Amino acid sequence: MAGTARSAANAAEKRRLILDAAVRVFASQGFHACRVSDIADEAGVAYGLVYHYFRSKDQVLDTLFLERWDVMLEAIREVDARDLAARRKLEAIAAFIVDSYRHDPDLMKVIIVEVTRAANSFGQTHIEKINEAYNLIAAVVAKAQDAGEFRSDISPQFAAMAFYGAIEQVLTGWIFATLPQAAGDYDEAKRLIVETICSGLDR
Amino acid sequence: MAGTARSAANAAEKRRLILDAAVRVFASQGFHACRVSDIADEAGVAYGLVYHYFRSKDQVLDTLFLERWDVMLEAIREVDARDLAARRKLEAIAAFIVDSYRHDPDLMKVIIVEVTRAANSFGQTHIEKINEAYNLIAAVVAKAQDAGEFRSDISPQFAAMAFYGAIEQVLTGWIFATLPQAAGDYDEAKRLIVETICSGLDR
Amino acid sequence: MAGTARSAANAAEKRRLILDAAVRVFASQGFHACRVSDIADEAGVAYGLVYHYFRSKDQVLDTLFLERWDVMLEAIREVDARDLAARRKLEAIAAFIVDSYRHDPDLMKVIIVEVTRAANSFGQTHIEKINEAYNLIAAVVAKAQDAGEFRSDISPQFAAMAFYGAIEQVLTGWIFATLPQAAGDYDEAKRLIVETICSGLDR
Amino acid sequence: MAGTARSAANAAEKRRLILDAAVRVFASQGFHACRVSDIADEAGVAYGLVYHYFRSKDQVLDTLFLERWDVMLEAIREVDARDLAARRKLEAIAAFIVDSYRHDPDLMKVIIVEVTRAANSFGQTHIEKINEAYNLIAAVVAKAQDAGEFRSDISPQFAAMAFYGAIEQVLTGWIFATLPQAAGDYDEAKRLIVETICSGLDR
DNA sequence: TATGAATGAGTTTTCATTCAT
DNA sequence: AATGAATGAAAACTCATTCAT
Repeated sequence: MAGTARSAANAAEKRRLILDAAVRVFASQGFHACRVSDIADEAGVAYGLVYHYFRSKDQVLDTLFLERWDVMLEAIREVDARDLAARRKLEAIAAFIVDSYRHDPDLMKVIIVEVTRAANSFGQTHIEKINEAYNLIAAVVAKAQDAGEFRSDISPQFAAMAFYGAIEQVLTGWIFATLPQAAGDYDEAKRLIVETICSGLDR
Repeated sequence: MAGTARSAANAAEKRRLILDAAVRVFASQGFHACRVSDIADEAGVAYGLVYHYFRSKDQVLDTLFLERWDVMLEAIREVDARDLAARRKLEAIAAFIVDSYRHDPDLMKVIIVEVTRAANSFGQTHIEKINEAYNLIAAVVAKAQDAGEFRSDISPQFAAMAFYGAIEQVLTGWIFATLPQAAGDYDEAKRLIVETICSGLDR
Repeated sequence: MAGTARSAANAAEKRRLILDAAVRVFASQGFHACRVSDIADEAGVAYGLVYHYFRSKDQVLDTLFLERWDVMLEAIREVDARDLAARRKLEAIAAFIVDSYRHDPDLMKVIIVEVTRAANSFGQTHIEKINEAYNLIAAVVAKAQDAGEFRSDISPQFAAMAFYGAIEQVLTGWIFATLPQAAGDYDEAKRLIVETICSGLDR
Repeated sequence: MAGTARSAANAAEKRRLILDAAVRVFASQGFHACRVSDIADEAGVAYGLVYHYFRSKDQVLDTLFLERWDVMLEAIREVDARDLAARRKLEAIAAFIVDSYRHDPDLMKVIIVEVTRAANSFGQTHIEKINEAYNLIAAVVAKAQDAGEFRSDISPQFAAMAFYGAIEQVLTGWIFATLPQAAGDYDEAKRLIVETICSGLDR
């Protein structure tokens, strides 16, 4: 039935409306500080509807994280599949993450600030998902080492942590307004992260 | 009076007892998930006593953070004051932070997971304090650039973020058991962090 | 129209489907503990449909109770109208109630546990209906006393309560698995209830 | 310390205050219909205090039931230990239960009306406790059968159910005002219950 | 008839904090 | 200094019920 199809469309839209509202609310108030009714108010729906679509407030955060994280994992896999120099791959990954932030800073803020903490409280559910990303990056490094592109005396796991840590810290700097965010700063950041990690600070 | 002195000593000990218990409880349950009475139970005192020594639950966390962070700031300042090559300074800073973790992993976990990454939830309370550390590191880099030790096309602020981000990510890896923590891994990490950031991954 | 007749038949069937599902759900979860959607799920319909046939969750229970209780009242009246010795009448009444349980234990469980014993929670809604049964039984006793079949120093009201109480307690014993429910136990129970109440335990 | 002893006394008193208030509230509104705040209001305390002394609303009901039921079990055991004819024992048991009702009708109402239903919802916790009572009564009957006081063709378990069912139904009659409750009615009831169950209705 | 999205009143429960002792 | 009884604000969550389709 058309009616049913239309309803299903509306239902999906409402769910999305709630998720998008949650991003804004989590970003501005923090996950713990906000109430479910704040999300509902922001979305313009009754708060009961949040529970119609999600089992709990936690699950709203989970959903946001998993949605975005899966997109990122896919992007990293896609980059790794391309026939590129390792350095170009790292550039593409850094670019993807920086662009994700540029495109939706609130969402990235929520994922970085709230999910790490939640990972601690809610058990290990997300940790494995997060590790997948590190492992994918580590695989890029490992292949580069085998190919002689990267030095072999730094473990791929470790290199992945340094690379990802540098990116995340830059985003954190933007989130807390510690680093400047002018027009060219995003592209500059992409370049500098890779330059630092690959070539080092030494002269 | 001796009696008073003894009481004062006991009072300071009780306060410390509560702070140490809080570290363990915050680390295992998370700040938000735990109750004040959990801290008191862990310390073996009545929960009313927590309020004798601290204004609020927040203030317990604040105290833990500030105590430790000030020690770290002092350590960085002290390192910077020494007559060392920039690379040695960064090594000393990395060593200090890694050793802090080795000495009291719970405390570092609390500081990273509950304060550093969550700073916006607490308003902007600690952001300036946190920035002080970045600025001190940036100053080390800036001087190294002036002295021709480090290349000048990467801003000191940015370099500081990459450096600190790499360290924090390694600690996070240990905290969530993503990275191995065997006997030699701590010293290895100190070396590799600086090696990666200063010399880069390139061959 | 045949279509209309068919629809009406379907409607009545759906209503019955819901009532039967409600019996199972009320029996296994209890009236308060279950949700309207549990009934709908059990019936295999959308929960909105429950509200098409019934004004409220309460009314579903009311309907179940009244349906069955009216059948019982009618049965008691019919027994009383027969030309039988009082003892035979009580036997027939006990048999009817025991057979009701044997035929649909869930329904009797719901009526006893959720309505008969809980009548005050529903205001005094069903108390008069319930009393009708006691009064009909009391009338049987009163007539037997007038006819010299039963002793006259026990009030008919009181005798009715003892008789009905014994039956209900036996059902309760079955409901909570306190009394055995093997093949012959139902017929044995019918006999023993009347034997106990009419002839007593004395030797 | 005297202060501590006094506090403990007050604490126990407050707990009792809450339990007594709960009896009145459960009796007048029913367990499900009342709110925890109704109990607290009735007791004149903040509702948080209810949770200071009890884990949940359920546990308040549990406590009331177990307190009273244990007293009854003890009373039955004590009666059974006496050197009395079986009929006298049953009289003493009936008298104890009727007097319990006379002394605190609200409490007995709660136990009879709410606990049976709760036994259904909350699991089997109370059922065993309730069965203990039946078993003690059955033991009285069994011994009487062995001694030749009671006929042996009615199982003790069954006799116990009839006896207890008759008593409970009389209380239910009082609770729902189906049976008269004038001055002499309580003592009359004690006598009639035993007379009916032991000697029967037959002339 | 039938569906299930949408609503929001209502309730339990938690827990930081206060304060009398 | 130390205790823990007492408070009540606050929030998550439930679920009966309505209603557009």
